[in-house]
Amino acid sequence: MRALTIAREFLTTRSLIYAPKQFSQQLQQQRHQPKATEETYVPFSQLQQQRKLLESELITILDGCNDLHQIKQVHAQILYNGLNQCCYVLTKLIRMLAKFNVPMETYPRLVFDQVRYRNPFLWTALIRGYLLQGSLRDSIVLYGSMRKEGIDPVSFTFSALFKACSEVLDVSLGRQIHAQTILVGGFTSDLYVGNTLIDMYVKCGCLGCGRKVFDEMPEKDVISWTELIAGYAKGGDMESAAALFDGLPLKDMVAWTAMVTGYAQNAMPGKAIQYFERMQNAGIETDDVTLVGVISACAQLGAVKYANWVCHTAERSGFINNVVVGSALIDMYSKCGIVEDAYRVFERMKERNVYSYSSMIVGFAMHGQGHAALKLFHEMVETDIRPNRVTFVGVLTACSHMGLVEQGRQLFASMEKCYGVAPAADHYACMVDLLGRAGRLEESLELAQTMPVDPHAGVWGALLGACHIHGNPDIAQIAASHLFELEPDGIGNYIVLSNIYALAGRWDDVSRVRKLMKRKGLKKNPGYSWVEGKNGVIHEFVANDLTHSKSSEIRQVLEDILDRLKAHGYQPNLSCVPRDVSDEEKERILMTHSEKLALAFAMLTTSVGCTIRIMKNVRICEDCHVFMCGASQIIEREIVVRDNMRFHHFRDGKCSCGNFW
DNA sequence: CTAGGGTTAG
Repeated sequence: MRALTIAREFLTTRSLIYAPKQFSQQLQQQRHQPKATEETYVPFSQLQQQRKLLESELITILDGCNDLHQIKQVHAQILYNGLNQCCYVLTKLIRMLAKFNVPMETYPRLVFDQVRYRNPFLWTALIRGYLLQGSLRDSIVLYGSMRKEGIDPVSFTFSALFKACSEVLDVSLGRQIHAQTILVGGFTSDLYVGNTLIDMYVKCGCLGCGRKVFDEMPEKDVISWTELIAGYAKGGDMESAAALFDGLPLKDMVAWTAMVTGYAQNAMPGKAIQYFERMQNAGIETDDVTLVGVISACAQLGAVKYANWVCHTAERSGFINNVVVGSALIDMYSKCGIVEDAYRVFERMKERNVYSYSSMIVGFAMHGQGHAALKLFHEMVETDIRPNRVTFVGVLTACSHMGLVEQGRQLFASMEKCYGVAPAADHYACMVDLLGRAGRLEESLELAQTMPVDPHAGVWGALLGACHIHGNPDIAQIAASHLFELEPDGIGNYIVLSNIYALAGRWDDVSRVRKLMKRKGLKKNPGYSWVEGKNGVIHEFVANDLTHSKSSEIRQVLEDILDRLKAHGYQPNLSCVPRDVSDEEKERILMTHSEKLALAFAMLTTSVGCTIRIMKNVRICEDCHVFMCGASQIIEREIVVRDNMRFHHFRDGKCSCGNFW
């Protein structure tokens, strides 16, 4: 008891003596209340705490400012609260002013000059601001005056400068400061400085330099490792990333995630999922960022089983409410062929952004639901979310698939005028595609030849594809000649051109293209079809592949469907075989196309009534398209086929693509 | 103060 009383007395005395001026008024009031009880009395430690709270509150508000006006208001509050000498808050103020591109020489400089005792952080904020605004000389002069005033640079000075360099991607400037660091003495051995330095080199694409800093650092932490791992992953070098990861003594969640997303970004979805499972087995937690990596991997795999698994994981963890996770899920379900589930995710999202809308619009377009895509676009522009270039690629392809030429034209014209999105080559490709598919090949060609942006392979490819649909070998030749220049090794272009010639019966030209391919050493990549069998096992089929264990049953099923289809008036489309062989042989070849084998296999192995999903790596041929339409009616099942990147939903004898593909 | 994230075309 006695000890407690003494302690209380001590505290009371101290607080009266050491109270700062700003609070004298408050303390005066306390002095004139000699009978202050414990409830009305505010000790100094608490005042200090209040001040700290106020400071951090102001910093949070500053952080959330969206424009200069808001910042100015907070500045007024800072002055009102007597914090015009508080380096901590003013540092944040200057950083925000720099972020909103207020010229350093004006407002921020004024704030800085009014502070009497400036700490290195305040200096750094100003120097960094000048750097970000491209005034290298001013920032160096300032650095000099800072040293003259006897302020030693802290490690933060350098890490802030490196961060500024990585933000403006100026690696030569970064190198100069790196040299400075070494001159001043040993700051690169500081963990923070070293890490920011690595990050700068990595972000600027100088992986070698980053590695050198890493190797020379006397002390590294998991952040140093992860920066480099992510750098290798971004550069597409997963082998180096994996080698580094293996040597990492303490692997945390972020490091694991870097590997998962690295594999996902480099088109190795299987590896990504494998790492995710290893990560879970190691007892590492996962968060929203990890999930996004796995979801993107599942989208690439296109396997429904994995898609549902990862969606449940997201639901269980609660991260399903994260916008990025939601948008990734939309994309995944679209790419797995279940656009309904994609829309379900979209509907349930609490927050949406341009990615969510674009992914959903692209998803609808991919599945031939062009009207749904356009409707969603119109809903989107009613919100304050602005469409971007990807959104327009989505709506334009939607128009193209529905044959909505006029609507597409209007949207294209509105891009820049109403939404400030300048049409890029991609958008011209969409327009060339739109006109070409609609049969307006001359207009399409003219657009490709006169467009103000340099046409890329996508533009000529769209035209070539349109020539294939409408059988125009002359315009095809023009498109192909551009493509052969832009993509000399693009095997698909040679094949499409030769198919167009075959369709027109120009067999001499066909063999000319074939010889060209041979001379270039290009080989046709075979068309595959995949079906997810029981327990999520993926079965692969190639045309004319009779090695499958159920081959004879598959043939039996196909013959059965063929007979019933023929009874309904189906005729095999022999022009789909671009070879100069007999009609019987053509008919036989048609029946061994991989998607037909896959269909028969799926009928043998899946239960009646459930949707059959087939994934392909090349475009579905016209005969298979008609065949699938008929088959969906005869077997009374929905058949979903993904060719290259588009989905066909065959139901009751009709396809969702409306024969526009 | 430092590390890992999503949408696009033939």
